[in-house]
Amino acid sequence: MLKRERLDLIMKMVTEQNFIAVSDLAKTMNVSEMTIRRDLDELSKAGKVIRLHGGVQALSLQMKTEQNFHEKREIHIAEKKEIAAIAASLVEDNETIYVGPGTTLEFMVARLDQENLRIVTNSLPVFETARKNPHNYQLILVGGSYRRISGTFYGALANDELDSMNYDKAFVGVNGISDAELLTADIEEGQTQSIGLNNAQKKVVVADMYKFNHRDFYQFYSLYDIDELVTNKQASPDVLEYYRQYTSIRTGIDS
Amino acid sequence: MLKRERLDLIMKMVTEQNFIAVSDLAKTMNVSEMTIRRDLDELSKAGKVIRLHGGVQALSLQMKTEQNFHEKREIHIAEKKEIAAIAASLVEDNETIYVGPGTTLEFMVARLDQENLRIVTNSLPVFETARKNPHNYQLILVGGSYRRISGTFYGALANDELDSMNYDKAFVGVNGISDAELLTADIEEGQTQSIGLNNAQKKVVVADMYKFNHRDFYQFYSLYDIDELVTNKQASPDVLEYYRQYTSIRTGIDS
DNA sequence: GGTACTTCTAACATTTTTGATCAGAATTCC
DNA sequence: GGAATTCTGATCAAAAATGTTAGAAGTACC
Repeated sequence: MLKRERLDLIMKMVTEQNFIAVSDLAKTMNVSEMTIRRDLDELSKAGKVIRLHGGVQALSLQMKTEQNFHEKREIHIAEKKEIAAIAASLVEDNETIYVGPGTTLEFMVARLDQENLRIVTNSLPVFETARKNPHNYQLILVGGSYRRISGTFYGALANDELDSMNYDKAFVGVNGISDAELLTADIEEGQTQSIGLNNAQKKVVVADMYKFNHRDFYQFYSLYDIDELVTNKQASPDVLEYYRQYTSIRTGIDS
Repeated sequence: MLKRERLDLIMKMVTEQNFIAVSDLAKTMNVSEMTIRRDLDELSKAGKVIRLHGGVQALSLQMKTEQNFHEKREIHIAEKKEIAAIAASLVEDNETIYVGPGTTLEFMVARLDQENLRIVTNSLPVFETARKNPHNYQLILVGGSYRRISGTFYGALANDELDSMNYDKAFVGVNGISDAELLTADIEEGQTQSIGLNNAQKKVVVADMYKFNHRDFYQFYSLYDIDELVTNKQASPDVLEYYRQYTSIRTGIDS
């Protein structure tokens, strides 16, 4: 039985039964539990499954349909889910986090599994996704003027409100990264996000490989001031090597 | 059986049966009672369940208010739509209005047909409805802490934000009207609404006939300070007569 | 109130699960 | 074929989960 077959079978069994124990999987496939654990790590990091003590759980139906919905209109879903899984793992119990707008960050809040989080966001889609997370986290939506295209709140009101709080960690997405510049399409949204970053102890940027060496209109932050850049493991080693001069980069493979 | 699976099953059984004994849970899941107690501690700390001597109880109070909330959406629809239509007609072109939470006000923003409005609200359902209005009005959602039961934003953040703006008109709903008192169920939501009223040139209250002579927990405003009370035409003439001593009342029939 | 009974808490013992590491097996690539 | 890479299984210490007590606290009944 090939590894690929095994992964497929695991996915099939998990989606059918919702919960499965590592021991069951090992028995039905005739491999050691260690192997299953490694498989599950891989599936979990790819954002396809939720790892539990003793076994796995399928993504909730809500999350799945939500993801299918996104899949229809969004690109690079696999990469984004992978990045979302890593970003979600950076959060710790009892933290207050700012989460900016973006599909990747929607996937991230869907996957959060820590205890007692307080989530602050100015993105309506992120807020809606967080609301469906089985953990009933405390949610704070930063209000203000509403931009229909992106579903975000911006402007003086939003900025003041965001600025009145402090965060353990901030997670933001970008449209492009070019040298030390983080770029986005909209001035006001960029400014709002930079406030979220400023008020956070630890500043995290999520960006799939396609964002590197890609420019956009407005430069809203410097990569030098970012603590952690999360991207997917398919990013070219040369690119990663180059950007490591600016900040610490985290991908799927290494720690 | 995985731990998570067990927790899910406990939640399911508790919500179905309202109360379950620790011993029952232990027996049906084939684990020791100590394990169940630890599970219950966890669920209780997460605020999902109420721990009692001998067993657990579902969140009866929340459940009830939530039921009331959903029930509220269902009843007196015709009256609410009638009131909503009148309230919507009070708005004029180019105005900035504050709209509080409530089913009636959802109907109202759906019906708005004026030009160039700016709508401020702290209710997510109202916001969502306004978003679907074919006129692309400027929408400002007042953010803050989120109350899942009612879908509203409240707290210091929301209050500050609301207080920083001025409105041509404010529209709020109530749970009850008794003499000159406007009553609602929740202190914080009441306070937020009173700020919206304070900062409005013209203060409008919408209330169907069933709200008259009905008391509730928190008194958040005085009917003396309200400019216009909108209700449905089936309200008894005696009641209308009585309440006209406090403010101007508008119904479906007369102007 | 007092007694008998049940349930709870806390501490410790036991079992299960995990992640890290390493050596051997399988696979791929030249 | 042989080297390099990837995959797998075994071992083991640490962590997590569970079970087992004994004494404390709560409840019910007289």
